[in-house]
This record gives sequence, structure tokens and C-alpha cells, in this order.
Amino acid sequence: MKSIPKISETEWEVMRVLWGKSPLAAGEIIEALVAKDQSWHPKTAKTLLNRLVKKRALGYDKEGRAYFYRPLVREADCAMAESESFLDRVFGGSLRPMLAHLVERKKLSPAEIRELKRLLEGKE
Amino acid sequence: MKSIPKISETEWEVMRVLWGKSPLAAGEIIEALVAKDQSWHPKTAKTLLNRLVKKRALGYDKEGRAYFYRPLVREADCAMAESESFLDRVFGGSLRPMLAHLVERKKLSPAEIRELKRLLEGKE
DNA sequence: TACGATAAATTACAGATGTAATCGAAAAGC
DNA sequence: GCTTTTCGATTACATCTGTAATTTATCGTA
Repeated sequence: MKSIPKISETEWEVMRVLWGKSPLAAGEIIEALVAKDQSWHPKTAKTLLNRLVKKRALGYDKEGRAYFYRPLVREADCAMAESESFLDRVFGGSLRPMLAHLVERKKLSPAEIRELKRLLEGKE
Repeated sequence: MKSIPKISETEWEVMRVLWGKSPLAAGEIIEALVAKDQSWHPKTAKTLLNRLVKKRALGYDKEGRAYFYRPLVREADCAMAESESFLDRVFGGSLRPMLAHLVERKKLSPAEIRELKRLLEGKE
């Protein structure tokens, strides 16, 4: 059973790049990050890559000079872990109050509501 | 527009006590925390109370020796803020993938599913 | 082969967090 | 009134995070 390392807010952005496509060299990852958000600094990105490797959320294959990173954990598993932690913390572990809350407070578009309904169709 | 302070994981447990009932004296809060989880240390709880006051998430009325704490922010507002941050980080800001994910991965009970459906009824 | 460009490793540093211990003042008991 | 107990205030300290800069090893080039 591989345990899911705790991934911080900014680390998630890095992971998302690699989940989208991997393996990638550090330079390519940084490019992708900067593309999404101008304010990313290469050095910062490198630090995060190192930390994620240390946490064993990423692995890499080195080819001479360059490292090619790839995820060691699946996005779905991380999402699951985060969801659990979030639900416990904020809504006492239960999905219903959260949905109720979001439906009330966020203005969901009619399209979104139909979408959610469709998701639940067929289930049960 | 009062901004919502960022409340950490353990701080949430403290806040939840006060949201449940307030004002309460430090001692009563600590009692409640220990009741839920034996491993709470009084000193730790006190530290968190201070930090929450500093963050302006809690206020207090002092009556002689004792302080009576009460929330300065509403649970619903904090829940909202956390939800936003969580959705952005993990599911790219959108509710649908999260629901999809939870419906797939967590086995929602039929009762829960009906409940969710009912929630969406009438909306739209 | 020495030199400059690169990429990775190491170091930096402040603020947040988890987890308390210690100090100080006030209240309560002797 | 002096002492002990209590409660709040201050201090401690390691780890995690965000955000980089500096140092070192390496590769291609002159």
C-alpha cells in the first residue's frame, strides 16, 4: 500500500504538469509552469521538483546532464486523499453538507446543475 | 468586506468547538477538545487560541481572570473559502470533476445519492 | 585543454504550523 | 500577608512552505 505524500499548494501545480504529460525534463516543466503563470521563477520550480522527489511524489531518469521527471503517485489517488482531508476538516467528513453549501452559496449555472444531475442519474 | 483568515488544520478543530457554542472559557474549550480527542494537550490548545485571536478569527471578553472566546468569522464563510481553495488546487476550480471523482471512487450510498439528487431538485 | 554556459545540488531565510515548556501575575487558600 | 495554584503571556523549537540565490559539477566550444 503506497501512502500518498502530502502535496502542498504550489507543489500541486508542478504535479499537474507532470500528470498531464511525462516524463519531462526540468526545463520543459518550467516552461509549462511559466506558460500558465508568468510569475513562476525557474529556481523556485527547481526547488519544488527536488522536494517532490524527496517526498517520493516524483521520480526521475537521468540521461547524462538532464533529468526526466515523472509522477510516482497517481492524480486520482492524490485527489482522493485531499478530498478526504478537506471533507473531514471542513465538513466533518460528509459530502452532503458540502454540496448543500456549494449549491447554496456558489451560484451554479443551470448548465452545471443539469450536469451534476446527469452525473447522478443512473447511479443509485 | 472582512477577509477570511487562513485557518490551519488543527485550528479548525478549535474553531468548530466555538462555532458549536460560544462564548466559552479557555478551560471549557480545552475540555471539549480533549473529549473528542484524548491527545489534545492543554498548552497546545492555548497556543492555538492565541494564534486564532492574532489572526482575528476569534475575539474574547475578559472577565477578571478568565477569557471568554467567541468566533469573529462565520463557519459558512470559512467553509466557502476553504472550498474555493480546495477546488482550485485539486480539481481546477470546477465542481463537476470533483463530484464525478467522488461518485466514482467513494461508494456513495443510495441514500446519499438520493439526498444529493433532492438537493439539486428545484434548483435550476 | 581551459572557459563559459548549464543544470543540478546546496544553502538561505522568513513565515506558518504542530507541539509544548517556562515565566509572570493574579486569585485563592492557609 | 505569604504561599501555592491557576491561567494567560512569552518563548522554544523542529518541520513545512514559499521563494530564491549561491556553489559545484558537467558539457560543449574555442
